[in-house]
Amino acid sequence: MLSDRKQKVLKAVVSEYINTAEPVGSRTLVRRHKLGVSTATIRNEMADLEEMGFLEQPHVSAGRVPSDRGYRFYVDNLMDQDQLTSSERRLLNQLAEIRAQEADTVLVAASRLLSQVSNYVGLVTSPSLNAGRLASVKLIHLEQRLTLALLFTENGRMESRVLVLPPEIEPADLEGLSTYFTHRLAGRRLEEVTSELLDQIYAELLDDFRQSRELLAEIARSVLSWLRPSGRGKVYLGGTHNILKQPEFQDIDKVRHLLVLLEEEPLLRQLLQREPGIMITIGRENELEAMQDCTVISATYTVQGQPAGTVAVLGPTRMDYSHVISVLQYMASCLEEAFSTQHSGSSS
Amino acid sequence: MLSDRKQKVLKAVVSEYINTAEPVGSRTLVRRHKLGVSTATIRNEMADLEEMGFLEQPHVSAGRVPSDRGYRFYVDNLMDQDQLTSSERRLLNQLAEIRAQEADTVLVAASRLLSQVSNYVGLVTSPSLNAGRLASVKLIHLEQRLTLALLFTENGRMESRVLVLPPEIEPADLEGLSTYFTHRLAGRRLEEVTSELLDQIYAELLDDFRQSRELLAEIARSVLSWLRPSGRGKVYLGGTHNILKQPEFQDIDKVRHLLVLLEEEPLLRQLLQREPGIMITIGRENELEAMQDCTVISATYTVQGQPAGTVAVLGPTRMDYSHVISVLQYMASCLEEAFSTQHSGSSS
DNA sequence: AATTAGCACTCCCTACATGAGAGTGCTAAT
DNA sequence: ATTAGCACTCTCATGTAGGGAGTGCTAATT
Repeated sequence: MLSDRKQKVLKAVVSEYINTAEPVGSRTLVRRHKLGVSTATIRNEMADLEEMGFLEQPHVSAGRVPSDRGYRFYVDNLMDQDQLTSSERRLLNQLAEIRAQEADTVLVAASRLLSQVSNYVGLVTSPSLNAGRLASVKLIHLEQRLTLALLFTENGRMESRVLVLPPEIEPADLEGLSTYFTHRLAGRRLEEVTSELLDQIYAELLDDFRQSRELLAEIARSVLSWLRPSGRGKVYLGGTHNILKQPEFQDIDKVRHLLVLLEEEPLLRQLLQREPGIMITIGRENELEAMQDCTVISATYTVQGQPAGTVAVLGPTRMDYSHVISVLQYMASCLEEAFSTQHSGSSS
Repeated sequence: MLSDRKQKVLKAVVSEYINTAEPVGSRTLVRRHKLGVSTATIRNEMADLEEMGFLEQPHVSAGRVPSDRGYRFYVDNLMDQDQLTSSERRLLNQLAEIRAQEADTVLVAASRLLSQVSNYVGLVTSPSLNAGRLASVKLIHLEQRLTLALLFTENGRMESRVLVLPPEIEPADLEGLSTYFTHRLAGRRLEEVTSELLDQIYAELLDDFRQSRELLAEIARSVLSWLRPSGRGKVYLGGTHNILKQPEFQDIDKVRHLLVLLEEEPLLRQLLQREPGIMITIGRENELEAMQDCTVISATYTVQGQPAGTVAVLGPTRMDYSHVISVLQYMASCLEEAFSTQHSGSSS
């Protein structure tokens, strides 16, 4: 579809533009990349590439800039692999040295390191409960109507919450309820716990425990409202300031729109809700208005074989794609290590 | 110290500058504020005020701008009280409608509302464990060496953590340890729990429980490392984007320095660690380099009579002082209400 | 038929000059 | 003590000119 030479030219334009952030013209192209032809030929090729939609021209007497489509072709077909420098490796390895008890601390550090080494915005989602399989549920009576509910996953994460239960529930029943919930839920992933399943469980409970239907419905509501939102992992955002070093973010208004967006955690979560592997979203491939000249590259990481969370970088479409991909892959492995050597996650 | 008229002039300059963000000259001053004298007189007064350090001149043929000292005199002596408009009240009241289970959600919303209504950056610290008095400690055996430790305060907050205890500790002893810790710590504020006190407790434990010294030291370390950092409340930051609307934040470099700072949670915490009441830090009164043309106004809020946390606003020194103060006071009362009607705080 | 040299042309960016506008300080008059 | 008047300063917006980079097209070359 694209002649060999056109591909070469496109690749040259993209990497040149990624480095310089300046529209690249035929002269600089032949000078810096050894394409044994003259500038006139390059001009013709570039005109063709523009007509095909791979390049764009800011104005008539400027050089060319890759379009979203150009970047897309580049990442799909032309990009080389990037090697991290040893100093970058060293920087990212700082993550291992944190040895923090709190998963929080590790994730904050991860997002910052991502940003620092890329000079874009770093994003990390916590190992979500959704991903891990449930190990057990524990209900512990505290005082009066307050009950502490604990949720453990197989990969050692824990979630806790104080529930307010109706006064009729007897502390003595909690043990039974705990083992019952555990029995019915263990081995499932949290996202599989639908309201239907919970309904079903309550129906069964009705037989085993001689409680009124209303009472059980009450418990249902408590537990359900608890499980749902807590399943969502938090999104950690780091190094927002670094992106201001990029020439495409010298415009205050643009920065403001971006910051508005970055404060919307649900949006970010949606941005990172991804299937396993590397995923690249370039410019207008993204639905969000304010991000149409940004690229997001995300990678998933696993903990003990289970998909756990996402690491990602957000920057201008003129992003150092291959470098960022390497960084993300390395960071993913760092996180896997950090979370598997950790005694047991979570808290607070 | 300052003649009546000078005070009038200073006040007029400050409020004019707060509104317009433009250096204010003698002409506009006599026009918009009825100071029954001529521009020449005002010019003389302003020259005096400049010499005394209350005003500054960006360049020789511009109007005057208040200096840090000028603002300080203004807030200490000249400022009027501000009334919130009903629409602002309505906006801030949205906080009550959230009715969230999670304290997190409320605090995020609070920081955003603060920002939205002020167009500066909103800051909120969570009710810190440090502030409340301890009610009880509970240790619950989970499995193998894992023990769940719970900390309750009198105002209903809870903090949880999984501790890894040495294998020699017997699950049966946990109950005893729990009541012992509770007995010794209840009624104290977390910040009073010094290492000396803990040492003392361990010494006593040595008698009651027939355990080796090393074992207890191990527990000591676990509990201590847990209590310390978790006592610090989180800092919630909201509406960073709003400050970009201010004319003093049109410079990307300045914004970057500010963002760097806002990502340093320890710094923010230090910024907000305050005694009760309203506190105003103007420009160079602040030690941090990057904040020397910013002002922070903070107010504390209480929960059930106990000092709990801080609400604050960070903006340019040209801040609408009286308005922000009203907003903070109102927000503080909103938070107090939100946390006292809440069944019981915390989780996750 | 593909490539290249040459050239006229376009557009941006910077530097520079100019003039209006706002504000000041000073002096002399009130 | 206050004020009117005035010369002076500095900023900012506007307009203009010239250099630079890059293009597209045409004609010559391989």
